[in-house]
Amino acid sequence: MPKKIPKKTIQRVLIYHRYLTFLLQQGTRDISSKSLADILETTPSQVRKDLSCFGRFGKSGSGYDVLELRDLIGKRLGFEKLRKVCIAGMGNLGVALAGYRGFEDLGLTIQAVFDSDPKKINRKFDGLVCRDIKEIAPVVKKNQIDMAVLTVPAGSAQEVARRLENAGIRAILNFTPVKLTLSSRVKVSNVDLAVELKTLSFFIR
Amino acid sequence: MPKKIPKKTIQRVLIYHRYLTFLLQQGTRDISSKSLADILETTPSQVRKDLSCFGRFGKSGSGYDVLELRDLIGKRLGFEKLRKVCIAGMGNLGVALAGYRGFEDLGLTIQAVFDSDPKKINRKFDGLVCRDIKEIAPVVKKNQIDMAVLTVPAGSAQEVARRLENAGIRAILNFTPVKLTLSSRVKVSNVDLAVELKTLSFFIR
DNA sequence: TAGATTGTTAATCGATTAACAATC
DNA sequence: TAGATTGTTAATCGATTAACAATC
Repeated sequence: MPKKIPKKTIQRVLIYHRYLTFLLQQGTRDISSKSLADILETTPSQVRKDLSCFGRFGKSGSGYDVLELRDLIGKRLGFEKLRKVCIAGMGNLGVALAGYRGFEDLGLTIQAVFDSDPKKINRKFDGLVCRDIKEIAPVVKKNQIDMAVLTVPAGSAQEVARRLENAGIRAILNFTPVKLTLSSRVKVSNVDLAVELKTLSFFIR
Repeated sequence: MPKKIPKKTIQRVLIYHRYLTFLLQQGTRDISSKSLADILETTPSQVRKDLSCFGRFGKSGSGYDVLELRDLIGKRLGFEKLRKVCIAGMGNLGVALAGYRGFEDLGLTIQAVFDSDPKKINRKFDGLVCRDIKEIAPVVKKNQIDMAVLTVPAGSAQEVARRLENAGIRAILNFTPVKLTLSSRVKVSNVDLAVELKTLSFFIR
């Protein structure tokens, strides 16, 4: 029974992983929780606690082997199993995400993009032919896509989300300001850019 | 001495504000913490606790006046004072954010955009002439811009952030995967899209 | 051995939820 | 008055930090 790992831990560990990759390129072989914490502005306790969720791979007195730690995190976080993702809504944000380098390193690959605008359908975006939103179900099934990024206009968010659900999508990263109503089998994570920026502004008033 | 308000509270209250605006358009006059909680998938206790940070404006027995509550939140969260924002880095993501409708409602306005690519400098993006990153200091000062969105490539993130700091920017919304090193006077908030997507994937493994 | 650093348990801190007297 | 709902205090839950025995 693997104990439940908090979302915040996952996020931090992904950052550790990224930094370990950098250290590796630099040729650094070993690192302590203290050094890692200093660089990433957290505490050694936090680092050790986070890592302890995934096993014990440190050496008392000398810290962690960079390569070993990085690979083990990768394994635990499922970097080896490639996740196929689609993007629904090829407006500015959809296009930006389709062209975003930085997903591959994490074992994520954009496999299909959708829009409802005839001017966009059949056009190529970063090597991917844009398909009609109406074709979500067959395309998702055929390509075994299991995640989606939702970047359609607010007005069609709920409807498109439902299509994604019906197509068998298991997780949606929702960039619309709409509270999606879906079966609990679909995991939804909201990214609200306007709220992020406004929240930041509050703290400098 | 106004007690410190948690970031999470601010974020939720911004969502309440957005929903109250919607209710207002619908013609709904009153709402209880219970109804608000049901719609936004939280608890009445959470709603009341959050609102209590900003004052007491509910009526026992009948709930809140939608218009009054919305306006008071707006006032407390500083919607009336327009915040000027600039975007550094007009790649896909910068362009997407420059064209993003949804900031204005929150009292945020994109006032300038910057890039270092001669092909982009002097080009217009959503009505704004792109300026050279080297001109950040004068442009920011002249326009009294106090926040920035950082969407440059990782390699120049730290350098551009330092320019923003020197120009007097007080807050940066950082979309790069770089841990910025700046004076503590600059408030930095990180949005890591790759980490968001990967974290989501972890929970459907 | 002495020094450093781990993994884990206990203590602390903060955020969410429940409970309830006050009140419209 | 009876019913509903507030604002706030107390209880609970979860996450972070500190402490330390174990160990390389």
